[in-house]
Amino acid sequence: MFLGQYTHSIDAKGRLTIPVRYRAALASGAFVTQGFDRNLLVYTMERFQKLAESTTILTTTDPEARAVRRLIFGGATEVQLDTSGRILIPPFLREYAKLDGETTIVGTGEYFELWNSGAWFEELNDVMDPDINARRFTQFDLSAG
Amino acid sequence: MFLGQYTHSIDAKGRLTIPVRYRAALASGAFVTQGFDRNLLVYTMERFQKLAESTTILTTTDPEARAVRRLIFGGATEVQLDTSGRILIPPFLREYAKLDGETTIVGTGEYFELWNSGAWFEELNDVMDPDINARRFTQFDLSAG
DNA sequence: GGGAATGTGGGAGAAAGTGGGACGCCGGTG
DNA sequence: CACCGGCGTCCCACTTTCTCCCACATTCCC
Repeated sequence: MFLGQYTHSIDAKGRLTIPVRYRAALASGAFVTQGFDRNLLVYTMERFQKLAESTTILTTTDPEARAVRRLIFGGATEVQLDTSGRILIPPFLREYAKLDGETTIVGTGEYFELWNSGAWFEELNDVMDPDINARRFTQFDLSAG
Repeated sequence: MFLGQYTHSIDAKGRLTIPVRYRAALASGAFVTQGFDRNLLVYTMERFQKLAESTTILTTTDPEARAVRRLIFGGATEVQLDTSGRILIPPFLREYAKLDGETTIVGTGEYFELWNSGAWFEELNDVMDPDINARRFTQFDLSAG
């Protein structure tokens, strides 16, 4: 399970060091996809395959379904850890999430997110607001968890 | 599985370099057909045969079904990788998708799409809209992954 | 404080992508 | 029937990018 936050830098070649605690889970391969919030999501091989299988219901004659395919598959890439525990993020994904230099890695359970550190700081103000969080917990009935 | 996005150029002879990650899947032959969005679709041999079989359910009395047949089969061409990993795209397909110079290759799982790069940029605005996508994921019940 | 582990940067060689010349096939034409 | 032009294929060469490898700085832990 992916937990915690880390700030690592992306170098000039587009490489990002993965925190040691995450590496074992990605040893057999990982997938990077576009998130909804101008961030990137990193899935394990197993987790991404589940997502891919669920798209078999999508017909190619529905324009909306084609858009979903483009998002899921066109926005995804398989990556491998190099000998230093880094992954290489392709240019189009770096641009989408504006990753250059400081990058924040946020564990969210089954996957983890990559944020431009500045953008993550903005998001934090929202994530950490006690009032908003109280409402969220109520909404999703997590209070007992 | 075809993933990611690439921008390659079509040369004066109408040749397009296929990304290395895609080549193995096309080694035994590939089919190029017209897509629904002024783009081209590239299928593996196996995948195209499945597609061909699935069209047998299409009745010949329905004008719409006949139009779909024409699109799929009338525009279909078998292509081969040359020694540099390129395919030669026939002139009428190049014209249909307005492929000249910059071409964007978009992986969509079982097949991939070829777009005029300018046209793809337009499409991106739609594909990447976070609000619209949230609705799409809900619509197709993909949120659970 | 010493040593190992972690994160960062860069260089050399290999591979990918691009462009163009040369040849042969196949059509039309005189 | 010979010639010619268009087109596709093969081959080679060049440039750019990627990948692998190594070295170093910093942090963590004993």
